[in-house]
Amino acid sequence: MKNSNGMNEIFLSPYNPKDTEERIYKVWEESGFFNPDVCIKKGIVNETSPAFTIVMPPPNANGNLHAGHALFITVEDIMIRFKRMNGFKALWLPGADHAGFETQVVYEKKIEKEGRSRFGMNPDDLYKEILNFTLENKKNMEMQVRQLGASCDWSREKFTLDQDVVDKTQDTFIKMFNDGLAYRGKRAINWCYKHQTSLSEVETESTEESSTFYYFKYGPFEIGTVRPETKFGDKYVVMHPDDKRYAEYQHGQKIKLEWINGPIEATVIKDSAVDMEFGTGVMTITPWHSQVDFEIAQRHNLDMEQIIDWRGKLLPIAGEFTGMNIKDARPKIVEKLKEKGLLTRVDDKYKNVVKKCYKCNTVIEPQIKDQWFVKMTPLTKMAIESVDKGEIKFIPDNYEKIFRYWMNNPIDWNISRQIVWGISIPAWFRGEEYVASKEKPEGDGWVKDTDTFDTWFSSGQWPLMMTNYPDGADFPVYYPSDVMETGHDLIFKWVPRMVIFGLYLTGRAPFHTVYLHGLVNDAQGKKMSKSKGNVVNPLELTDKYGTDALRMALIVGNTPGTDVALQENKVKAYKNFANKLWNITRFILSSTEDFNGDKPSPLNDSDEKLIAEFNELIKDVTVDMDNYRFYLAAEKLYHYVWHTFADKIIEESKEKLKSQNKEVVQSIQYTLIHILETTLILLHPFMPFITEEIWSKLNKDKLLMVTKWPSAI
RNA sequence: GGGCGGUUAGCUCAGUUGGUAGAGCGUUCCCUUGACGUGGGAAAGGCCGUGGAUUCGAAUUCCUCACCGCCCACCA
Repeated sequence: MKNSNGMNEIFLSPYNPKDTEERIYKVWEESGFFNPDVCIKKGIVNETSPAFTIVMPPPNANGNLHAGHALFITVEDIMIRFKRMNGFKALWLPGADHAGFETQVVYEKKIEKEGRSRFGMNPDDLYKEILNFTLENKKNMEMQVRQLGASCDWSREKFTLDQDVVDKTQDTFIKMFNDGLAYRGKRAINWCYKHQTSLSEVETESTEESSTFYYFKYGPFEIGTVRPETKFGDKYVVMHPDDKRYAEYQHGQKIKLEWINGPIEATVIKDSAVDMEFGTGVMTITPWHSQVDFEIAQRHNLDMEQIIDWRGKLLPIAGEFTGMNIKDARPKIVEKLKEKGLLTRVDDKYKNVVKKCYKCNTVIEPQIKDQWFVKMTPLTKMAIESVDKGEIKFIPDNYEKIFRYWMNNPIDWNISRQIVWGISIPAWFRGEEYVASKEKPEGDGWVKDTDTFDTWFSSGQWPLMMTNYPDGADFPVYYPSDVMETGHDLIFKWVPRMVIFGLYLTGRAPFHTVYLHGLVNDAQGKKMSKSKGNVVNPLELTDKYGTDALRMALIVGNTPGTDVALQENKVKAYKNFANKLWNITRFILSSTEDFNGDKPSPLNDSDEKLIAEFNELIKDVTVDMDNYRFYLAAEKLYHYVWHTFADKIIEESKEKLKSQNKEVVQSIQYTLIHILETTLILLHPFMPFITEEIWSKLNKDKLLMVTKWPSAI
């Protein structure tokens, strides 16, 4: 701890993060220490040291980073830096997500503004355009991740459309097909008219709406519906087998009745899916456009007919209403039924749940379509067993319940998307035949599947891809990873799929700990949204106050799983803290210019006591870090540095430093330097830039980022 | 309809295993102290949502209710 060349001039002005951060990041990156292989080569860690791996949730390469990114980068960087300083082969694997449907939607909006449309475009051209757009954004995104101080290994970065990722994703699909886990089927799917693609359950949003509920006379029955426009093909009338009110009607019984476009013959179906309490206890079904009806129809092997086409217009079965869209047709159909005396009553205060496309809010139309599905039950069973065995822990632990709920109620997963931006599904069709294969099968007439995979199908395999499953050198060392740190909203979108694919392909869960952070809200705790105009750009804050300050503001007091309000005042407060640390250094450097660097033995009793108290802090903070309580560790460090180290120890040192007794002076000089240096180490995971910068002014031969974490003993 | 979370200082939030409460910002007063005014010192401000239970003792455990928020949901 030689300090012979006196105080550095740089400390004469306040800390300036802007001048520092870019320079420091460059030093780190050029050192190569983000890569554990380099750490091994340079003797920082041993080949045999334990690994600690985090797979970064790959940010979408279709825009700027938002506050949520800043939070996750901070949390993961804290974990990685802490482990790296504790002698682990710490590996943080960065990536970029092509984000299939999401990016396609962003791009479609962009070309819409230019007066173009993706429909009618050559798919290859569209793909190339989106690719260029994404690769441009990818660079921007990577730069922003650097700005936030992420010590991730860029040499191992992957893009979700890299050739090896595409190949392996397709291999997995083919394997699942051969194992009977992926199947082709005509099933009810969620159809978005605007985007002309099917969507999975997680890509739809259910909202409660007030609708008009119509009751119609249907032969001897009264039936109810909110969707009269689907009722043209209804020729089955369903009631509960135990409903005494309708005991006189037999299953299979035919009844002639007058309906929208004339007389029809309806068949009575008894099925316990009908709720006797609801409405009249009788309903007609439209299997092509309703999930429930579809299932009833399947059980009884009933006919199904499409009423509404893929653009939302009525098909010829609608007679005089053919070609009309749903909105226009509905009131006209009701009017006609009224004229025919079939409308019995109207309830306009009815509340029902409407499913919408989560991107464009278009009402989802259930349709029957040939798609690829993943059979979920065998997979979710493995996931539950894994959690039962304690192989996966959740932070906070109440998310285990949510995870289990999801796994216990699986719905077969539609993985086909009718969009170009994604990984192509390796399948071929010839009439009713189909084959899962990358190559065209033998024989003539085979047509390639034009659909792409749901993004979650490939990103679900991300921990495997990032560790180069199955035969890359990293795989045995860094798979399974350790912590999956992601937003709590991904507990059912992404986390279960990673678990499932990990277990399915390797028999091992891809991580042992799932750490979930909350949403970053605005200063009032309200959800950020473009329409509300309350979106905070994290990079503006780092510009203004420094990355370290933003990181502290995001961490202190932010418990896992809980949403955090991002207040500019708080960021400012931690900028002040950075400056405080800066000036502490300035004072200590100027007061120890004549210190020879040796530890006086023994130390002054009072200084010995200060160090003992400080050791307690080290212990506390280390325990908090080991238990993922970063919010507490950071606050304790803040409090100690400001209110103990600066306000008490340094204030009191001023007297001691004036002492004529050389031993007293040297003892406090040593103590001040010791506490300062160790504090820099402890603070480094939280405030990496300023701590590294100060460290570099203390004549250190090694970077702080690879300096050993202190032991309190 | 089901599930989860929250309810602590004016605001935004901490409080790890139960021992009568803390942070940041804000407010009031004082200090041109030679590290820092992006500072220092001091202060005001909380029956820790309601009602009950366990305990020597509960913000902290259990139950009830109320309110707020989020998520899920195939009652046509």
